[in-house]
Amino acid sequence: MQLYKNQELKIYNSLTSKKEVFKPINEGYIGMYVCGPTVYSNVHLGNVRTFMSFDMVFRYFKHLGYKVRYVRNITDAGHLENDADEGEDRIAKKARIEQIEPMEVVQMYTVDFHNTLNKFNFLPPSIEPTATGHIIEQIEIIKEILDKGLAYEVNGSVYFDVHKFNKTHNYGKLSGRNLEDLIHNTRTLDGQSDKKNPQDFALWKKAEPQHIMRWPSPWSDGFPGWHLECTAMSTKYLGEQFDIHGGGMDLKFPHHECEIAQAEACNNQSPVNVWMHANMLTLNSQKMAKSTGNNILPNEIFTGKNDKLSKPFSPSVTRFFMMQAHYRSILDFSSVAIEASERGFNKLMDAINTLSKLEVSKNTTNFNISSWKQSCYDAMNDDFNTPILIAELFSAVKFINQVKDEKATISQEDFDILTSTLNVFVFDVLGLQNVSDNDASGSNKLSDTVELLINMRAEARANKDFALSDKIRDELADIGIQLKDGKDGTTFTTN
RNA sequence: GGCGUCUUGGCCGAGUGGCUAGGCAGAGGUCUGCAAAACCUUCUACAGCGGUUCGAAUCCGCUAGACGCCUCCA
Repeated sequence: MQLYKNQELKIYNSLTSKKEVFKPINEGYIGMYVCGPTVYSNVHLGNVRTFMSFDMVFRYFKHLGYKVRYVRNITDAGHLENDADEGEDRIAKKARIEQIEPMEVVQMYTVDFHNTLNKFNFLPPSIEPTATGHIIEQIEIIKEILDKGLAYEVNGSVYFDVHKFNKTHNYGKLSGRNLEDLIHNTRTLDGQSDKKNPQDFALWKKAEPQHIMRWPSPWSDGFPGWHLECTAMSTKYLGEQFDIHGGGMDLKFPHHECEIAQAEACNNQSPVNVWMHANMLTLNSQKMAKSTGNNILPNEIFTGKNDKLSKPFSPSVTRFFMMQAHYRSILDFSSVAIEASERGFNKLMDAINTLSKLEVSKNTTNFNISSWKQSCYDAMNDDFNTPILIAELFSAVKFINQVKDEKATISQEDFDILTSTLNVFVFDVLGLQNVSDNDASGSNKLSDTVELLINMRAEARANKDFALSDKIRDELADIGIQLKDGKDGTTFTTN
């Protein structure tokens, strides 16, 4: 189904600071590159938010019927701690500290990254290339840039000549900076003696003797500069020009700016049509960061083991919490905020579970299904506005409850549209998971047992033996099983 | 210091030059043996000051505050 032919999608382009109607280079196909994690520690919830934003984007593209090649890299080398001469590879540093092999660090945190994203129900990208797997490609790009005269070699290291590049190109067009300002305002850092100018950045760094991650190159045994890997891998898998490049807001400058410079230096054309930047997740209204310790780990969310949390929260609740904010807005994490989301999430899931049990009528009252459906698309078409989409979903929730209470009716045709549309947006696009599905699949013995107790309690209530019925109810509650008395009998939830 | 973003009701969080965001909480109600849950209804708003306009929370300017980037960062 090529839904994209009927839906006009607008995306905010960081390059132009405007929402633009999205037109892929090749109709029906999308090339999308997203900067992945540096695998030197566990991903925190802030990292997860960025990747989740693009997971949602990927999901919506797929739903619209596009064939998407989604490339998300793993940075497993070449990521300088700083740009100074004694710059050290982050992975290598961690390996030395823990006395293990660099690849061991990479393996450990790559596995953790995948496990974490799986828990959050991420779709895997089409290609997940690693920096160390593309050293040759990176060396080739450096050669190309040297040939063009836009880089220079000093003591076995190669630097990009930003000043020279800027004479024929526009360095700073993505982040709205100009070179003059940068020259006057760059903070002074130690040990930049090799560079002609502080704005220059490393393409290749010569490895010091103690440096354990190194590769041979025409210039030295060393390692590639951080910005280079993304240029190498995006070019290799998506071409010299592709549709979408995404990443966290904090990568806009200098990382993405440098990517543009490298690609333009090589190919003389702007590599990316639409730049998308996902905003930060904050904690205590400050950016989550590995370095400062101001962060929270996914596992701490799932277990509740963090003094900032009042209780555990499921991956889907966390996902719902994030989807309630627009991807370009800063979102502040707090226990109170996610608790509120959890209640809303449960309400949504309850309604979806109710839906399948509704009785259909001859016609539909109180609700215009087809215009509601288009409203859902309109929300997503407006730069992936998931908060608006969720608001639309809740108007369907309200309607479902009205039908349940026999205050409205729904026709078979509308019932089918409502069901399929809800499934599309809740599960396919937002990527949420229905908790009751898990219960049903895994714990039949539990539910049979509780059913037994529910029946016993019903008998006791019928006999007006309220002491016994309340005992059953309260003691189940102590175990964490809550009984819910409804019109059509008693159901239960676990927590 | 430079560049940029943001400031919405008790909380979270959308959006728009005139028309209901939504969720949570609060209040009232329905249901119930009682409760819980669920559902229904409902109140509180656009940082401050000026300007543009028939009309601005929405556009412009100033002020205050917060945050991000400028160094590794999702």
